[in-house]
Amino acid sequence: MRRGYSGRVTDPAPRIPGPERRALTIASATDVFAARGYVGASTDMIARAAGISQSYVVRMFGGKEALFVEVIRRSLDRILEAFTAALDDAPPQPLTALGAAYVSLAQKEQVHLILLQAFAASGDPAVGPAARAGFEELLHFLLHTAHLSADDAEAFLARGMLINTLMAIGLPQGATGDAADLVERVFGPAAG
Amino acid sequence: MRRGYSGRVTDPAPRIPGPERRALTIASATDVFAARGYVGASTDMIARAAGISQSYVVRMFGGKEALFVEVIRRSLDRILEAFTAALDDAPPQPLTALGAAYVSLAQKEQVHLILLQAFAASGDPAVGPAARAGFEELLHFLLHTAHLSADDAEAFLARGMLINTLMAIGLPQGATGDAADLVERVFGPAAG
DNA sequence: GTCTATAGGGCGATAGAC
DNA sequence: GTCTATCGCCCTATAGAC
Repeated sequence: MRRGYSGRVTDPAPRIPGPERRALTIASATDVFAARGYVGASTDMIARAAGISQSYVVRMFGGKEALFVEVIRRSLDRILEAFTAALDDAPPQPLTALGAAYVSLAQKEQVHLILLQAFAASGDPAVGPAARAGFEELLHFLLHTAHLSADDAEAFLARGMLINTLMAIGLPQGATGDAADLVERVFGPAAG
Repeated sequence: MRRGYSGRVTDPAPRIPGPERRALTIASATDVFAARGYVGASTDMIARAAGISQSYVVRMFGGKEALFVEVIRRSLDRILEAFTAALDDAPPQPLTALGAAYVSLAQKEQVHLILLQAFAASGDPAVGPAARAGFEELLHFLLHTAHLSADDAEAFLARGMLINTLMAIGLPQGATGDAADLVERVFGPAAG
């Protein structure tokens, strides 16, 4: 008990429309999972970030596992949206346009880190299938929607995984020497 | 208590020379960390895999964090050894030789998974610096020992990160369609 | 829809014996 | 060197009130 009487003093959580609260919680979860990984993130950290109770997080999504799968799903959707928009804008050089789109996602989203954490947590019985399906969905898009050659698709994915890694180890912040050169090559002169 | 008297029945752990036991424990830890990740692996799982007690694992290395850093170090050494050998064998096409060496490491070692797990756990104050230093050491080797161009080094690292990812999601086992084609392109016709 | 309380289990690390 | 025992913490999920 926190108070001497039973009256309501603070709002128990501002009444936010259901779907919006859900989206907000997924966004908070994305930040926490990106920073701490699937196992390292706790439902309590996510709850605090979202301003709700730990048990409510579990109730709303059915468990931590299901929540992470939703986070993966949303990150993948963000990527595919950005890719689709990039293809619409610059049809002649799809490879360049997609690469630029993936890099610029890093400025506002945590999608790279979520992908890496999903791959790292593939040993989990629910995360593994989601991670694998996500990867295959991306591959399918590159081959059959962006119409990349097998060569280009492979090189694009490889470069994407390098970007994920560089983001994870924080190389874009404070690298010097050879590492700084690599960061500039991958992220462009604006990075750092 | 497991027995009615205090006599010794089973060896409490076969007397193995110190350094050898240490190496054996690092090998067991490598398997467990590769499969479960840094946070997901417990010192007790590692202890069981090594046939010793949980507390002894902690004592021997000073803690789970220090043990993982040693595992990362050993994996990196394995990679650099393999790369050095590959360069000695085939000086004319270093890029091809190094690529083949990295792929064939997958048959006996867990180095790819350990690298990925180290990158994923970079938020940890001891793991992060080790992961970053390992990556930079690899980059330095490619540029200044293998004498790759900046372009080649970037493409090689990117391909390496793709290999790590494919291993993590288990794509080489049981892929079909586009995914199987990608696996064959990356790992060669012998994979699956 | 949302909370508090708590059950129930696992974890890393330490103490201390041999 | 190596073990057993155990402490204190944190974690997910559930129960139950409002």
